[in-house]
Formats: sequence, structure tokens, C-alpha cells
Amino acid sequence: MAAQELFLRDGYEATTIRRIADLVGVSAPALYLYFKDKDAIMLALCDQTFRSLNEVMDGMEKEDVAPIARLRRCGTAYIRFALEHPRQYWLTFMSGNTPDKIKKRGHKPDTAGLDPEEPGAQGAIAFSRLMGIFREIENSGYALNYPVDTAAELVWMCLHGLVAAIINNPEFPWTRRDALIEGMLEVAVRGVVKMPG
Amino acid sequence: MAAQELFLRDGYEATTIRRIADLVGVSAPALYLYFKDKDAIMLALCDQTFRSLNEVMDGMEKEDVAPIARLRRCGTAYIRFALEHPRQYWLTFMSGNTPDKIKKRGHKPDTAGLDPEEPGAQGAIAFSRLMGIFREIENSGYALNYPVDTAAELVWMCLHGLVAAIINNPEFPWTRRDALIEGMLEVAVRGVVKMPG
DNA sequence: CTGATAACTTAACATTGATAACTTACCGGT
DNA sequence: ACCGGTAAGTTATCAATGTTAAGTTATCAG
Repeated sequence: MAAQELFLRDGYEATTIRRIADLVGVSAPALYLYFKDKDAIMLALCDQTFRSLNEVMDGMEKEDVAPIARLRRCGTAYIRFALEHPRQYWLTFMSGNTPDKIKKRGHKPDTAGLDPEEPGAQGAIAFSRLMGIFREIENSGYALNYPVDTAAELVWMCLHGLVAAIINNPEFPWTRRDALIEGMLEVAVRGVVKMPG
Repeated sequence: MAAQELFLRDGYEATTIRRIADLVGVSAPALYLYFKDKDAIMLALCDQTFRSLNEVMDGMEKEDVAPIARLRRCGTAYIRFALEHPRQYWLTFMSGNTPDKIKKRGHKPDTAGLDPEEPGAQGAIAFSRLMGIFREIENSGYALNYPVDTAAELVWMCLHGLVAAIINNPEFPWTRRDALIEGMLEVAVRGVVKMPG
């Protein structure tokens, strides 16, 4: 009953409720029986997409690698995911309609207390996961240049800045994309964790 | 004849063409005599706002300070400007309707070849200016960790990530804002220019 | 068979961005 | 002083959008 949302791939923002209904083979107002409004539909679709990112990160959390390497891996996964699902990423983190509940809650209490079913939560969960890795890094005895929460925010902002720029200006003649990705990870890590020596 | 646009401050995205027309004291279709469509109106307003940022940066370019300090100052100015004009910044860099011409041209030829009158150019000019400062840094004999254009892109993405995150989630309980700003500048600089020692 | 509940449809609205057709004022040339 | 055309607006009108109201069909317990 929710598989229908996969169809949006094409137009998306230009995707009208009537077109969705047509694709699903149902009349437009029928959608309002399942979703509050158009934003709810989009949110549900984004959540579904982000769920896969969170699963990937779940898996990574079990891997036994040095915490800083884990940060690199998770960062890469985050970036790649964002670039592979630009529209969902845009809607979740750049459209400007972040649901109020998540805004208020913040990341302090970790992912605990985040209801994964709540629409719009998946994006915040991915975000929180990245934060959690950072706490772990600090607990492993690495020295940071900033308080852990500030450090986490800074790193996330770096990654977000990279993908946001690329997503919003895909036709801009950026230099090699992989160089940018690798470079930004380096910049973020070097900037935040105090390197030995 | 263009002073009218200042009125948008309030609703903005929710700002309808008819409301603009009412505020200006003119009928709705009259606006189409001066602007191609709604986007053109918004672009014109954004340009007007960004012009002030470019003027500030023009002034900074004349100051006689070490190039790396100049980068810090310009970065701070950029960030502060973005946070002071969140809606304009959003429309210019995050709304997803960057004009095609600017997309294609890129920043390689510096600001030369950018017609400042062309709608939508001011944002790109501010961007290019930041890039230019970076070329200057390299010419001053600083060693960079990346090619100059990549370095410039990375730094801009850092700044952009910071303001984008804050602008889109103003209610999120970020840690102290000034700490984030100062921290991000540090991260960007430390990450990109090879520090002595 | 009745009556209510669920799942949907058609009809209708208000608002939006945008265009077409008409009106009015001004201004230079003869 | 008249005439023609251009500039600047207006009103009337469109098609499309998100959304709600009212009606229709089917299903199923008692």
C-alpha cells in the first residue's frame, strides 16, 4: 500500500498530486485517505529511501575497525548516498520543511527517543548516527580540537556542504568529484581531530 | 522603479505575485512588464542584496593584510552575510533554480566575463570573489594540500555547509553559533593550507 | 434484509502563475 | 491644433495546483 511512492523518481518537485494518483491508478483525493497532505507523501518517500542508508550504517557500526577509519567509511557512505538520491536528500535536508518535532529534539539524546516510524525521522536518525560515531571516537582516546558535539556538527556541516553544493549545481564545472569527496573527508578529519605530532 | 522589491521581506516563498503587486500599488499583470516571470523578480531581489556583499568584499580586497588573514575575514563576512539574509541566500544557492548561464560558465575565468547586470550573476560573483582570494593565497607562496581550484571549492563548500545547515534548521539546538563559525573557518584553513611545521 | 463502515469517485473551490484584449495618457511631427 | 503611435496599465480570463465536500459503491455484522 506504500509501494506506490517509488514512482516519483521522475519529476518530483514538479510532481503533481494528480500525476501521482494517475500512476498509482487511483483518483487524486484518494491519496488524502492515506496521507495528510502533499508534504506527508514526500516525507514518507524520503523516509523509505533514508532507511536504506541507516541500514548500511547499522552494518558499519558492527564492523571492527579503528574508530577514525569508521568515520571515514561512514562519511563516504553518507556522501555517496546523498549523491545517489539527490532529490530525497534535497527534500529532507534542504527544502526547508523540516518537521518541527525533530528540530526541537536535537541530537543530544542520541537516537534513543526517536520513533523510527514517525514521518521525517529517518533523516534525523542518519544524522544522529553520524554524531554517535563521533562520541565513540572521543571515547577511544583521540584528542579533539573542539567539544565533541561541536566537532560532530562541524564535520557533518562539511559533508553536507559538499553534497549540497553538488546537488544544487550539478552542471557546475567542479573539479574531479572523487577528489572533492576524498579531499573533504580529509579536511574534516584533519580539522577536527588532533593529529599525533 | 526597482525599490519595490524590498517589500518581500515577510512571506517570501509564500509571497504571491498578487501580494507583491498590492504592496507596490499596482495590478498583478503589470509586473510582467518589468520581469519575465516570478523567478525573475526573486532573482532581481537577491541580486540587489548580494550586491552589498560584493561591495564589502571589494573593500576587503584593497586592505593590506596577509592573504590568509584576508581569507578569514572574507569567510567571516560571507558567513555573516548569509545568516543575515537567509532567504536571499536560500533562493540563490539552495532553491535549485540556478540560472543555466552561470551553471555552465563556472568560476575558471574569474569574475571577468560575468556581466554584473545579468540577473542572477551577483551570487556567482560573490562565489568567484572567494575563489580569487584563494588564487592569491597560492601566489603568496603558501603551500596547499590540493590544487588551487579544488582547494577553493572545498573551502567554499565548508562555509556553505555551515550556513546551509543553520539556515535550513534554525530551530535545531546547535552549539554556540560563534563557536561554530570560528571553528569552521579554522577547520577549512587548517584542512587546506599546509601549516608550517 | 438492514444498516453502518470503509474505500473510493466525481464535483467543486480557492489560489496560484501567466496571457490576451482592451483602455488611457503622453508626445512628436505636420 | 490635430493625428498616430508608443508606453504603461487595467480588467477579464486561463489552465493547473492542492484540498475539501458530497455522493457512490461495496462489504459485512446482526
